[in-house]
Amino acid sequence: MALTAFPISPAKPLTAITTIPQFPHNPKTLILQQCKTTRDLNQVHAHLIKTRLLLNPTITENLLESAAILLPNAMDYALSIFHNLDEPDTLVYNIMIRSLTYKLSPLEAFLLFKKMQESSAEPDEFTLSSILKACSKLRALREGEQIHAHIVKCGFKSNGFVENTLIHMYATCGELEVARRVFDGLPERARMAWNSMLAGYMKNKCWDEVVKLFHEMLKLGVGFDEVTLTSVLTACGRLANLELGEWIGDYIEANRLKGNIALVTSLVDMYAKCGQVETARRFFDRMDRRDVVAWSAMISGYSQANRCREALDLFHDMQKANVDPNEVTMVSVLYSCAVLGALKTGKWVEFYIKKEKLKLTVNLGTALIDFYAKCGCIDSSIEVFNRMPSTNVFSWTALIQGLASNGQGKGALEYFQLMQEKNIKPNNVTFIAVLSACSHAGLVNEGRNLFTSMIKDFGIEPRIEHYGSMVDILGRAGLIEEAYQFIKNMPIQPNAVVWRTLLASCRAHKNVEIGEESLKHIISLETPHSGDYILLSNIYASVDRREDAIRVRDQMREKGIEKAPGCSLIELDGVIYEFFAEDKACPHLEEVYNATHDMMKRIKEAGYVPYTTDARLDAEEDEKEASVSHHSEKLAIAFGLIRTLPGTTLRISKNLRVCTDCHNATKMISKVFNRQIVVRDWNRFHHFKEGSCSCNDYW
DNA sequence: GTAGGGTTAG
Repeated sequence: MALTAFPISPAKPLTAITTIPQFPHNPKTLILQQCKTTRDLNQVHAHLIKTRLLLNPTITENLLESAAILLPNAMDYALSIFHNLDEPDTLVYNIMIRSLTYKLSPLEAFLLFKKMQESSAEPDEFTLSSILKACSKLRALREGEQIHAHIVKCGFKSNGFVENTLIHMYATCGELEVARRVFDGLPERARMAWNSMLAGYMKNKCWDEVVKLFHEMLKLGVGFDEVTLTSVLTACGRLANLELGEWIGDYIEANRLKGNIALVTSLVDMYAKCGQVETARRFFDRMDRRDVVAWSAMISGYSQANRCREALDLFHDMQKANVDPNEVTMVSVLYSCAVLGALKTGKWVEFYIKKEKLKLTVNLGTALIDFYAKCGCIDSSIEVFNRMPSTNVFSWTALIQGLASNGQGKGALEYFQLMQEKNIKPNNVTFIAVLSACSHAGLVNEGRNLFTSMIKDFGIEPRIEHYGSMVDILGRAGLIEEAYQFIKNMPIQPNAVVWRTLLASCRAHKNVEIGEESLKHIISLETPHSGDYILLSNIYASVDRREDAIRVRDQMREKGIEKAPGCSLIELDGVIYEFFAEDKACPHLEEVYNATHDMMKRIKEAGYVPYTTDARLDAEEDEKEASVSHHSEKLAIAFGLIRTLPGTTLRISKNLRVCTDCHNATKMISKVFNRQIVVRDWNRFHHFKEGSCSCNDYW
């Protein structure tokens, strides 16, 4: 092996490292243990050249290994040593292929392997397992199969490591059955092989198979280790298999395995996904070290349990603990911001992503699109979408859904068209999004055509949600009778949601008969919501059947169903304020009610007339007026008006549908106070501006 | 000299 000197600065004095007397006798220990930086390595290298020790191939290999594998950022150095070797042997190739696979690029590793095949160096079992790993990373099934053939031909098959990487490669490339065949064909299945097979099922989300294989391990008595348990716990979480999960949890406690951070993280994740967030939190709190994955798991646990405020609180704790969030953490954080309508926090997240150069992965991009859409900033959603390096059906669906709920039905359909031109196949959720676009935009014929096309052209079996969307499209457009017949002719049993949709249309179009029937159906299917009775009561009120209206409300009370209190949120300066209707315990009580009073006075002067038909029926007219003027939405808007500078857009999210009076009032407020007001109700957005609303009074 | 495991979206 011929060697060329690596450029070093001649002016630099040699450090003590290179003058250690025993250096020639134990070069390996010296280099591996003492070189902490590229600079150290550089000096050892210089010394080796000077003393001609580098002529010893073992020493060169050790040097290479230090640069390529042990030091974090010395790949260039390793490459330059490598390129100066005349005839690298198998060992040298192995070092390079392995380090390229992990550190630089599996593709480079593969190209080097090709070069190796043209050389005299013979691949051994180390080479083959490394290159199979590279194939996994590249999802290069074809190449992996070729290596497999080579392995069989050369008889490396009985090597445990090679077998494992083979299973791993097939599983990663989605060829689970082949992976299983390799696994089943092993003469001796070591625990490592079982773990690889489990990992394969995990990668392909075959959670049932993970549990099945684990039971088989128990039955055959092959034993298991911490890696096995980590996989099985993850599967238990996805399957909500608390029984097995708890069994493993007990095992972990009994065997003092709590120092294993990955294992405990999967335990935390399992408890959270099985709905036991408190238990998850207890384990999380008791961890003696928490890395970014542990924090992310707990944050996502809260967000999936619909405890988004706690998710954001924990995110703040994470920052206080100086653990840097990654792309995955931010997905859960953004989801929580979306649910809460926490625009400021979410915007900060995007700023952080840019500043810290986090990768805009498909998941993260999709979470951002959804977050902005759910905060009513659909332009920002589009901007994020356009910046994403790669998109998939999830990102397109999020965008289409966002456009639909923000009143841009036509835009949603345009993106749906564009998506198909880009050869991204819509799935059943995409169709829920486009159908809802048609419904929000009042596009009846488009909706009918899409529904047919979904079945005929895309082979997607309509689910209850698709039928529900069709009922919504027809009902909102006033085609109540057609919607009713549509439900009657459904091939699957309609659920309460479908009837509730029809009931809401009956309210909008004052159809008493079908409204009554809809409520009957809802009652026969599930415990009705307070809103169901209120809709029917309001239908009666709207056609002057006051007695009936009161009767329905009494019925509701008799059954012990309370009216869900209206609740509105507004985020000001990163703080979320919560208001309830007739709230007597809200923050800044007097200030809020005074502001509301002034606000109502000013819009009345501008011509607003209270709409009290839907208000409490037993009340006198002036009481009704007072009652509607204290709806949570009005309190939140009034508070927003006095707490922000003129011209600032107000963003409100609320738990119920916007009522007719609040809708009228907010239109007027937007004009009188010259503000844009964005209201997110339980299923869509209202962008109020200059006295009108993006929904065109159609919601 | 080699591996396998934990968190994420519509």
